[in-house]
Amino acid sequence: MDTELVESRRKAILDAAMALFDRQGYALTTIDEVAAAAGISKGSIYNYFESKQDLFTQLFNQAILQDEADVDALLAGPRSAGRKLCMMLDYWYRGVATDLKIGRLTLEFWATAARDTRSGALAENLHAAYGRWIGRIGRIIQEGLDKGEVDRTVIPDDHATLFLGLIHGLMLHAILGIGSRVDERFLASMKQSVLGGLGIRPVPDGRQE
Amino acid sequence: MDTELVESRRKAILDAAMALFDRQGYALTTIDEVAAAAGISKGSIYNYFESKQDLFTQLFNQAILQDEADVDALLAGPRSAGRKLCMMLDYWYRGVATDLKIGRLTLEFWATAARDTRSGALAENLHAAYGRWIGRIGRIIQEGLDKGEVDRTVIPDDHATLFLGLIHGLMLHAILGIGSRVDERFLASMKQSVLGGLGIRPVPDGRQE
Amino acid sequence: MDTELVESRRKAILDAAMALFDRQGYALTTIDEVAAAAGISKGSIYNYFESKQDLFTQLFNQAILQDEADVDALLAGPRSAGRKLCMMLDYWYRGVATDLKIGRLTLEFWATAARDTRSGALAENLHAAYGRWIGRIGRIIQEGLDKGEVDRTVIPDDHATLFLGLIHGLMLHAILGIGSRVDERFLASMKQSVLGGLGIRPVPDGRQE
Amino acid sequence: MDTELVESRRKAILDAAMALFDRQGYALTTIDEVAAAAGISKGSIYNYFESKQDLFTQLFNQAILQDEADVDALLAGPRSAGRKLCMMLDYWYRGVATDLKIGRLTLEFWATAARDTRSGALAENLHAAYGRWIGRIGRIIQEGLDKGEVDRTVIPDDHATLFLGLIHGLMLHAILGIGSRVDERFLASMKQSVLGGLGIRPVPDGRQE
DNA sequence: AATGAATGAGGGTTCATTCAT
DNA sequence: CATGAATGAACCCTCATTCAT
Repeated sequence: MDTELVESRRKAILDAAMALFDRQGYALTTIDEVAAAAGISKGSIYNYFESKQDLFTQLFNQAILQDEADVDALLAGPRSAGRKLCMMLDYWYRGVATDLKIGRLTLEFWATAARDTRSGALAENLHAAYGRWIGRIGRIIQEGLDKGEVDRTVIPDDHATLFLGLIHGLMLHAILGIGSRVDERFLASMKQSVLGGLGIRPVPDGRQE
Repeated sequence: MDTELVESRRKAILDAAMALFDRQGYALTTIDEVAAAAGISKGSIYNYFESKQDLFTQLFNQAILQDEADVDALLAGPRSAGRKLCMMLDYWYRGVATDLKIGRLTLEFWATAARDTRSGALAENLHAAYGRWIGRIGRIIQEGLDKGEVDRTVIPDDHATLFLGLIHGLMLHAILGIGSRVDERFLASMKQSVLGGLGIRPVPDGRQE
Repeated sequence: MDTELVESRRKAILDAAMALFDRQGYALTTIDEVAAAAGISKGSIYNYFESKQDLFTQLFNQAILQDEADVDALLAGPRSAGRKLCMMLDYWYRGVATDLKIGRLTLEFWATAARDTRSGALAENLHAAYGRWIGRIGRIIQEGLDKGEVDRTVIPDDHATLFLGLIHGLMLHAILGIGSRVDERFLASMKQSVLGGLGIRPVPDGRQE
Repeated sequence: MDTELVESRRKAILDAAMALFDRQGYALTTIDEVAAAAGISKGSIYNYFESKQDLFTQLFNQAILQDEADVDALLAGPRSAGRKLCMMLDYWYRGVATDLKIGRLTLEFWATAARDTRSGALAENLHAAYGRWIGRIGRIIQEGLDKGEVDRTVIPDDHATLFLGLIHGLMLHAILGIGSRVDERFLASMKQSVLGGLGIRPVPDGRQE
């Protein structure tokens, strides 16, 4: 089928654009560069994407959905709330540490979304996605509450928002090279802080469920 | 002397630029627009700033220094570590809530700095400033440790980084309109989380020192 | 292939630029004007030339090479040194008289090259080209010396330089409209002067070989 | 009197402009630079000169008149035509060799005059001045003719034009750094060529009158 | 579908000139 | 007259998008 060829081209363009937007930012990346990196002609890009902005938006969607699928798979089994949250921290922390690309591109998404605020596909998708994340985290906290694992005064939705905020803030710091130690000790401090904030006592790694 | 006049013009330009960069982002804001908004001619901008980039950088410096001065004044007196940290949370939370401009502009700084990474005045200033913040917060946590207020296993530098990360993450969320409740309840959850993470027991507001 | 089309466009641009640089000078000619005169859009110019400066330099190279090829063809056969030099005088004198464009453009080259002195492609090309001219003329004088046609005290290289200097000086005068008679009598005086300077006795035109 | 102060300021501006136009060319020199080099404010320039163009023109006039006065003084006494022409060659050759400034500035004049062709004060002044030079040289040749020193077939006006052309061509070469030997041997070749062109036999330097 | 030349609006910056002080 | 900030027209170049082949 031609669909396969079309898809492989689409992917080549998205991959090239991801690398370039990440390295140079959206504004400084030209369609020519994307085309060259994708091994395709400039005009052809417009057979796959309506505009530069559209390419950017689709890139965002792809990245978001990948992350969500990954984490959902990771958290599939039954585990304590604390354990699940720690696994999420691990996922992001290591992801950012090993593949800063996604991080910098994310910052581009944020900056762009902040401009269209509340309009344009980008901002909408971003709100939806982060809403789903807060829901996902909130449900974990609720489970912890139900099992008496979490301090009973905790409000799941608030703390889920705080959790996501911390993740995003640290991702930002990683991108900007601030407080730059990326090591196990810092990861441990991070877990201590998050669990402490929820009234969960930290436990030896991997031993809680 | 004309210093006053010069300063007032400089300020007019900075104010105009702040509003525009905030609303549209750096790349989409033109010097013409800044000039028009500042009520002067385009050419005059270049009597006060060397380039668009220079204008942006000076704007950043001004914003950073203002925040630092404000918080230093706020925390002048002797207070418990927990109290001080809560005051900082209040300062930022309300600041962002009432003046989103600074927030969105900050996101522009971040995105721009991420591109120059580790080069250009912007990135340098940003590193220096955030390094100072982490130092400032770390010292407060150390005080808490010294007084036995903070859990003795806490590593001040790590938790200072986490604290600043949380602040930045929530600022980002505010800018993006995510988890958007800006109210006292959320602020209380925030304090609970931060203090819990440090092993400090929350206390009735304003009653702790 | 499209090479032909590309070349015809390139030529259209070069021709338009030649006319404009000649009439107005380099600094006062805008890319918009060149584009309009060439019947293409402004942006297209940059598909054929890297910059305004590059366009100028290529124009120079083209003009130089054309002149050299013309004269080499002209002087191909065996002739006396005096005859060859007179043919060169004819070539230039009539060329300048009929096509002042090249002359004025040349003055632009000179002025521009004098600024970059000894740097930039323009100055280098100009040095190389004029060096070749002096070599070419010097060789003719040497032939004359070998045949006893030229006064034996003549130093070929010096007199070649003087010959080229005279050509350039008169070209300059033609451009500036000085001593403006462009006629056979002046041409005859010119030959008398040049040949006399070399110790060659003038002969009836076309009768010497 | 204030006239003196005014004149000294005028001169300071002219001197500064001469140096800068010479070094960078007319187009690349800014009024700011001239003002700074003259130790005066930018606005003040316009109290002494109507415009940048006017400043340039006056500079030209000053330079031209100086040259003419110098040479007239030099040639005052009674001497043979050949001797006088050699003295003029000496004057220019050494002048250009020791003070290239004037040379490069002259090239600027030429290029600018070629643009205004036949209009504007600059072109007019240039025509007048070079007309006077040709007249001056032509008269010397006529004297040589009258005394039987010069070949009787020589047409004074034509050869005066050729003489000036040679001077200008060599000045141009000096500016452009072409055929760059600036020494006594070349000067001798030059005299040989010029005198030979007029049918005057070269004589031991300084021994002819 | 693919190509890549053509398009042209738009942006940052410069600089001669003016003018209020 | 001196000053230097203000002005704004003008210019080179970029680049997303179109379209003929």
